[in-house]
This record gives sequence, C-alpha cells and structure tokens, in this order.
Amino acid sequence: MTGRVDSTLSKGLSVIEALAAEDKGIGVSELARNLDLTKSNTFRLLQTLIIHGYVKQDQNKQYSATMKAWKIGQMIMEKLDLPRLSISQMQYLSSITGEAVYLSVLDGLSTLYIEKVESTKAIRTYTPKGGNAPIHCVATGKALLAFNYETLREKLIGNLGSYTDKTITTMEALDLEVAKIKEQGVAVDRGEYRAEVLSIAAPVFSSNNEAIASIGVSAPAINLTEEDIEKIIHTVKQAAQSLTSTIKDI
Amino acid sequence: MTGRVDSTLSKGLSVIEALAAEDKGIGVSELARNLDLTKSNTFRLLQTLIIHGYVKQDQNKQYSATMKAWKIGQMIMEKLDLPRLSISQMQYLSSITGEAVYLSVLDGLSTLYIEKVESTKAIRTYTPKGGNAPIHCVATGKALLAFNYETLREKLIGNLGSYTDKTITTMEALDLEVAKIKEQGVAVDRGEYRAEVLSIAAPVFSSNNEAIASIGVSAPAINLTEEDIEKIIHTVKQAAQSLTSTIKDI
DNA sequence: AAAAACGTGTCAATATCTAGAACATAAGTT
DNA sequence: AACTTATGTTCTAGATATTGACACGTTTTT
Repeated sequence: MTGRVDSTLSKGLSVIEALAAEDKGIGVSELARNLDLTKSNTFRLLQTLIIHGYVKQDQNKQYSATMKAWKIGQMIMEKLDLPRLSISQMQYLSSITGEAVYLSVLDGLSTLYIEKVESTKAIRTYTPKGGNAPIHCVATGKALLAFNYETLREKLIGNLGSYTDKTITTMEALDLEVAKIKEQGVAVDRGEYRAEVLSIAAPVFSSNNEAIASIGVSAPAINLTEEDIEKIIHTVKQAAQSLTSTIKDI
Repeated sequence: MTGRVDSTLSKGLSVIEALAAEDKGIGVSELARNLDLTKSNTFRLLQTLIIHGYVKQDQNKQYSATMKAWKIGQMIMEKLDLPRLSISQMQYLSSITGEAVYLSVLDGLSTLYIEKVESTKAIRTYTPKGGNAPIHCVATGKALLAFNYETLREKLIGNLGSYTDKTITTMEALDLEVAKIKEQGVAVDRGEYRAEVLSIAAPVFSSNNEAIASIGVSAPAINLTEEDIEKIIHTVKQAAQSLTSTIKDI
C-alpha cells in the first residue's frame, strides 16, 4: 500500500470544505479549532487559497469561500451537459406523471440531484439543485447502486443507515434488491427514506455502458394507485432508455 | 512579505482545475506534462484528490474530475442566497417598470430563471420560475454570456438556434453583440427569442468579479415606447450594480 | 486596567514531499 | 514476433517545504 496522501493538500481541501459549509465568515482561530489544526498552519493554508482565488477575507478579517469553486464546478457540469440532454425527457415525464422528476448522479455513497423538474402540483419556491440522499434508500440511488455494485458494495458494508422501517439495512437484503433491479432495469422505493414518499427511477448509461446517471420520479405515496405506479415504472424505464440512446449518439 | 504559498496545495488545486477544463479523461503522464510537474508528483496529488473525492479514475486509467467540486460550489451558491438578496431590487424594478422582472443564472447553454416578480400589467409575457431560455437570444442570457465569453464561445459554435428572424445566428454577429454588451454593461433583446417580446438585462458580479447572475426585465414590445426602453435600460443597470455591491459587502 | 482572545509574523527542526530511477504492462513499429 | 516506446505505478534517499511553538501588536471582554 503506497497510498499515503499529501497532507498539505488534504488540509487545504478541508479548509475549503469547511468554509463552504459555513454560512458566514469565520476567523483563523475558530477555523483552526474546528479542523484540529494549528493556527499558523491554518493561516498559511488560507493565504494560499486566497492567492488561488478560492477564499477571500472581508474587512473584519473573517475568511469565507468565493465563487471560484462554483465556477470550477460549473465547468465540470457543463462538460457533461447531462441536464441539457435530459431536459426534454424530464419534461415529458413530468407532463405524464405530474410529479417531481429528478436527474441524479453518483456522489460517494449518495445520489446527487443535478436537475429537477418541479411537480406541477407544488407551486412553490426554487429548490436549489445539489441536494442528495443515501444511495441505498431512494430510487435514483438504488438504480445507480445496482449498476455500479462491484465497486460500491464493499463500501456500503456497515453503512446502511436506517431512516424508516422500510429501509434496507442488511447486505443480504441489499444483494437481493440489487439483483432484482438489475433484472428489471428499474428501482422502486416505497417509503425507504421518507415514510410517505415513493420513488421510481431507472439508470442512464454512457457510451461505454457505465451507469452514469439515473432519472426518476418522486411522489407522495398517497397520490398514487398501484395501477399508476405500474404505469410510471414503464414510463420511467422508457425515458431512461431514450436518454441513454441520445447519449450514445453523441 | 510573509506570504509564501503552500506549493503542495497550489499544485493540487492546479490539478483539479486542469481536470475540470479537460472534457475527457486524461492520463498521469499527459497531465504532468501539461502542468509542468513530475509524473510521480502528479500521481501522488491525484491519489490525494481521489481520496477526497474530487477525482476519479475510469477503467482505462484515465483521470477526470468528479461532481464534488460542483457540490462544494452549490453549497457556496446556496449560502449566498441570491434570490433573497435580490428580491428588494427586483421589486423596485418591478414597481418602476410595471413589467416582469427576472433573476437568472447560467445553466449550460441556457439561462435558468431562479426568481421572478410578476408583471402588474394586463398584457404580459409569461415565463415560469425554473424555466429557461437559450443563452444567445434573451437579455438575461446575453448578459451572462458576454461576461463569461471566454469559456462559452466555443461551445456555442454550431449551436446558435434560430427562433425569430431577429435571432443572432452567426458567430461574427455574436462577437459584435458581446463586445457591445461588455462596453455598455447591458444586454437588450428585441424579439430575438419571442417575436413580440423585448427584454433588457444586466450582469451581477460576485466579490471576485465573476458574472454569476443577471437581472432583467421582459415585456411585450407593444407596451413600450423607445423612450420607455431607454429609461428601463438605465434602471436595470442601476439595479444590477446595486445588487452587485450588496453581494460584495457580504 | 487588566486579562483574554484575536490575527499575523518569525524561525529552527524535522516530518513531508519531491525527484528520479525502476517496475510492470500496454501500444506501436519494424 | 521481437523490439521500441509509451504508459501507470512503486520505491526510497534526501532536500526542503511545511510545521508548531512562541512572540507581537490589536481588539474585545472582564
């Protein structure tokens, strides 16, 4: 095992992450305490980050994150450009089901929502994309999990957090569920993360057949009959397949 | 001058940035060459970045950036809470013009409307919050485009979709338009997306002078005299500048 | 007016990172 | 098929960049 890490880089990244999580500015001392670093070490890291534009200091000497990380993130997002490719399928799904439609990608042991079409029922506010949920509970997560199971399985051992009484919490149950999802090509979650919420999702594949994203619908269980669910399952599968072939054509 | 930088951290950040700019995966050797670093040094930095989740390696041993940076960026964006900060300026603009006011951000090659104040007039345009429009047609889009032109220009080549006979469809015309917008600090769209709709918008800058959003007014052309338009242009510019300074104060 | 806490500098000691060579494996070339 | 030249990865000695403790001037709290 060669895998030692560059501690300076590690610490620097921790600093950025800490600042991004902070919703106001923060001083060196407090930051150092939070991260369990020395004050002078933290100070030096901050100077470096300022030079690179990731951090700024306000007139009260408080440090905070800039938009640089956001810009880098935008660049990464743009190059994938999944949202643009998916939006028509998502809108179609939305029009058919009337429920919230999500496009998400893998992010560690979570699903990260990178695009969303609001439910036509909820009139409400702009919900920032970028939310996430545990991979083993929600449909978009399970769809991604099933088709990346070789690399993810071991990491989930001991990490099957429980959220409702429906949550899958044993590897045996998960193995079965994954097998089922791979066979059927769709993942269904009946209240495994939020008790009264049901979600249905299917994987989207890249040109080299990696499951890079999943597209799915999420709705209050109360809205749906068993018949509706069957129909949505079918529609979601079709949307995902259609999106996959769009991607492969590029 | 105490300000020396942590070179390891600097190099690590350069690696992330390089990977973010790359639109396909890249190997250690090539990356090392591009960044003028040693292969082993680059390798080590990549390992560290992988552990922190910023980088992944595909089955062909190619390295590429993950969505982690994007997620960090989202967190920063959220805490900025642009909609909340803008609402008073937007309401002011609305009260002056009586037309629909939009706040939007970049989303691929589109503008995404993240906040809106409805027109008070009887004849009005309607674009829902969360909706979007092509970046090269509407004013909010053009304002963002002009001030992010280095990164966006090449992606627009061959993607200048036409919507009306006023739509800009050649890169030559776009280059000129962008230059004009940058000079004047405002973008105007006279029916380039919807024939009878006129829109006017100006960019909002973050503390490190990135154009992160734009604020604008949209109205049926029939509502406005040339004089009205001039007045709105002025007012929109002011509102955007005011919003920019609010943001810089944070 | 003292005391505590803050951001910022300094500097020697050493733990950290670096460069370079060496390895295994893959891709190209003759 | 052999040879050549890529590639990604591992190893280690050794230089040096990074570190933490301490010091300093300010601001805030007691």
